[in-house]
Amino acid sequence: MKTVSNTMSIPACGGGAVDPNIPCFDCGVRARAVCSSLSNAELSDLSQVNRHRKFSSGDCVFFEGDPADSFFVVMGGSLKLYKLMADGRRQVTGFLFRGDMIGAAYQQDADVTAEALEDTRLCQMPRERVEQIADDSNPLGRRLLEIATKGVASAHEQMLLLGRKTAQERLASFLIWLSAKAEERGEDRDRLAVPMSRTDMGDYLGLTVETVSRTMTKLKNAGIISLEDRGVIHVRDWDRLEDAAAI
Amino acid sequence: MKTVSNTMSIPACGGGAVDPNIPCFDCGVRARAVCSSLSNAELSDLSQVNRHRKFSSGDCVFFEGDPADSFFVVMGGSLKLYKLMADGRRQVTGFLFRGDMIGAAYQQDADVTAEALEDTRLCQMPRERVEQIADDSNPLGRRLLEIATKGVASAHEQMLLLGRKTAQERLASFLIWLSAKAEERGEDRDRLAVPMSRTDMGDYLGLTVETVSRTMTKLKNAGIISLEDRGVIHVRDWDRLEDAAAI
DNA sequence: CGCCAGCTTGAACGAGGTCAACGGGAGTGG
DNA sequence: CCACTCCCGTTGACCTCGTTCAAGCTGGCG
Repeated sequence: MKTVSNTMSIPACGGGAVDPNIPCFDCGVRARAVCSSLSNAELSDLSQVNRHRKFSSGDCVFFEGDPADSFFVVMGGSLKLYKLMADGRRQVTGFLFRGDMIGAAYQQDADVTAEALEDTRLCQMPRERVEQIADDSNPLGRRLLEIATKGVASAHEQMLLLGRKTAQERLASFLIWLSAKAEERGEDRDRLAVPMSRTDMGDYLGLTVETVSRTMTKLKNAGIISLEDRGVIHVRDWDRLEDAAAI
Repeated sequence: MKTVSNTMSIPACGGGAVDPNIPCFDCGVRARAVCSSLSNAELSDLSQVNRHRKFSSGDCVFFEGDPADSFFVVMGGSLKLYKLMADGRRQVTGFLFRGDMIGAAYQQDADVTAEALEDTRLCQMPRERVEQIADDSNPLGRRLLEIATKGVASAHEQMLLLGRKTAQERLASFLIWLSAKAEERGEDRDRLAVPMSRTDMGDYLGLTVETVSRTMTKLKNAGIISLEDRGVIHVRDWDRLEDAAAI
């Protein structure tokens, strides 16, 4: 986990170089992101104050406890969100991909740390400005509420996984979730891009690295998945993967 | 878990007798609940369409998968929310008390089952009407977003508990959370009202009844808590309880 | 009084954790 | 170009915490 010095005016965010500002209208993730619910006027308003930033693997976008001054939209790459205990135990609370949003409305301080898993581009917006627009325009407020609602529901799903599922069920559920996210972005769900390490998976699934590795091997030996290139998991038998997840 | 027949016009909710409608202005939980962010006009508007309903221990307010047509505010009593797996494994995702809200905006179907832990009074509002008011009035929309945001953050906290904490840390964290909730409602935090069973606690904490019981006994033998009346836990040593929670 | 549900306690077991070793690929420096 | 290191993933052996199975205990209720 590298920390990078702050080079720009938007406060409380480590690292990330500032790119020349690109108007939002051309934005590749606009259709998938929160921004889809903004009018052209609001969009051009926001494009006056947003910033594009780049992060490398291991860079932290912000830390748990930092003042939550910004919203971010992932334009490319991926992030993990996590909480740490005093003795170093870690819980990854989520992974984010292209089109996903980070940052919660009306939250004083960040409740998690956000760290890049690979080269990642983010679109940063001042929280205050976004909230102003949400106040003035129903669609954005609705959209934020919708996203938060989905966040709660998927957190409940994750609680079920952490509280009641076996190691194999956890890993299988995770792979299914990952593939659904990939499909959302229009990517291949069979040859699954896996930007996170085994340790990250373990910290997400409430397991150790060793257990993740062993369980992965079991799924591989059962012919359900195969591990070819590094960072890619090939799903070979969806039916049995779903059985293994105990859906 | 008893199911009760539907006796009223608001659809998709089992059980609960309808009380004569009481105007919201006199409502005892108004100040603590979402409704605090409503103008008088909106409040009187809402009081035309809301319903007060009573549930007994074990009654289900709604089931996972039911269409989510209503918001509820807890006027008295308490509820548990949970998800079930096909084979009966259960994960309790939350407990709700006086002043708390159930029901998410812009959610098609309920993602959890809600069941009363004791005699419980709820104020039921049509989701559509609440969303209309939220669209027209910033304060309510903001408030809903704020509540959803808090829900996400506390879900993250619970993920850390489920994924990384020991049995003792889980139970101690739970008691501290429970006491904070009691304090919020102006109740005694030392003599803690505990309306849920050991099984419910286990299903919330990702443990079995037996482990909850054993861990409770350990805390008791250590002099950190004492168990007097049924349904009441007396916290005797806050410092050591916090140590046990590994905050 | 007897029944039943919820709580506790004991004993044995096992899923996953811990500790340790090893292998391979990427990056680095000579 | 090779040697070296470091990190990541894998595998094995052992152990532990919490589960499972089983038995009693208690209090509320018909």
